[in-house]
Amino acid sequence: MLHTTITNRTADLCQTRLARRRPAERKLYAGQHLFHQGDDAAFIFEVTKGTMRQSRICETGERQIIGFAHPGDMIGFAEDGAQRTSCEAITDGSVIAYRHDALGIVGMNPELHDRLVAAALHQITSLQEHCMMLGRKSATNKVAAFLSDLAARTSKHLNGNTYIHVPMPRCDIADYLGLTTETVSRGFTQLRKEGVIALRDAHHVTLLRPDLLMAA
Amino acid sequence: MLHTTITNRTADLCQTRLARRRPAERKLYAGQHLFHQGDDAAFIFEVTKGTMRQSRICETGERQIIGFAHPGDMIGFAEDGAQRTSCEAITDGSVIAYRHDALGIVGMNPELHDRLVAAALHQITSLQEHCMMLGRKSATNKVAAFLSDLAARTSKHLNGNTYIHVPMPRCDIADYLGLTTETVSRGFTQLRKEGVIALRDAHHVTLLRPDLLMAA
DNA sequence: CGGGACTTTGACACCTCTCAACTCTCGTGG
DNA sequence: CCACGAGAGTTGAGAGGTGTCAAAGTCCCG
Repeated sequence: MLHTTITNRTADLCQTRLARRRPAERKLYAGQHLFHQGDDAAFIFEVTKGTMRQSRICETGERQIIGFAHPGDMIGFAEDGAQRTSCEAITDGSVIAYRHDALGIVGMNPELHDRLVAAALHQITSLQEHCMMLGRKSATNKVAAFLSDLAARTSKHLNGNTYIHVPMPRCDIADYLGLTTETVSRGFTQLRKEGVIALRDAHHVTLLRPDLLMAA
Repeated sequence: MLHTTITNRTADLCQTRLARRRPAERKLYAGQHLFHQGDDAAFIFEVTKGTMRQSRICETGERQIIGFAHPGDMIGFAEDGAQRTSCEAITDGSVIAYRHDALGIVGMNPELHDRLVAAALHQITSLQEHCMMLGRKSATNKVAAFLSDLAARTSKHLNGNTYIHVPMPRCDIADYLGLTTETVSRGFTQLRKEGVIALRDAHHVTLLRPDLLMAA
């Protein structure tokens, strides 16, 4: 199994960190797993580069993407020491591993403890917002909300225009929004026809009317 | 505004608690608010009796119920000291208030700190499961999953049968599952016609085929 | 240049929402 | 004691949105 390989590798890195007294970065290549559903949850990871996807597979085989993680985000909060989700790199990237039990111990590193607690609370808030979106929005509005979030996190501004890089494939967006690939694609097309966005290709969006995007 | 009234009342109770060195219970009547979206988040509440609903209203007025809280559950985890959800009692009940900042301080009460951290992690897990359900299940399966969860939390067993009390109205279930009242009602009806459940009235369900309920 | 994965588009079916009518329960007042 | 109205729940008919299936188009990489 890949599980042990990964867990051991992160464990090694973390020991290095403790020895050096500074956090060690671990590099991830696109498509590589950070952890799997069911793994021991020894670490919480801070994303420093790239985009990760956190997903759950249910008994019937359906996948739901719980969230995308960008630089600055923390992933891997787990109950009872077992990961309930899988996490993979969408693009090349890197993470820093922190011991999961730092959540329970303030003494060693109070600043880290505070950051982890704040990140856990933030995760609760964003999951609540995700629930709101899954339950109460139309397909096009979901796509708009997704782009809006992405723009807030990772957009680039160039002579008045906002450019969004969409690193994940349509099927990931679909599993994130509770839709099908086709419906996501139709959502992009509709936003384009309405003049809200322009598409250079499937992964490069120009935001023409941010106001209309937010309104949806 | 009702906000200040409530916040002050819980604050009073909490001071009492600190004075006495034991947690004070606060009683809530059906329909009463525990906190509102936007309130200062000074406390985390442990439900000791009754059922609470935690909900969010978005700009367009739609309501999404984030979760129902039963005795033993903790509610009120908030980022940046502001509640992002409202919480109301569905039935008469009671709660214990803990200072929200106990999450950041181990020294005072390590056992409480551990319980709050564990509850926050548990909330993350259940929100993830909620997302999974909202995004990837049919209407009838959502109703079945809802009843299954409720049975696991609050069912009573009597001479071989499982009885579920459903305290909340259909519209609450609808806003929890991302459906309409009518569709929830049709879900109950279908489960009844399939012989999975029997309905004494809208709020009292007998579980005839737990196996079929889990399968959905 | 060619193959494969990903994306888009179209046609159609089906599920859920919307709107409406009806039932049931419960509390109120004549 | 019964009539009445309000609120919640159920049921039905029809419309609309999203999923399914199929095919064509696009991009990437060997």
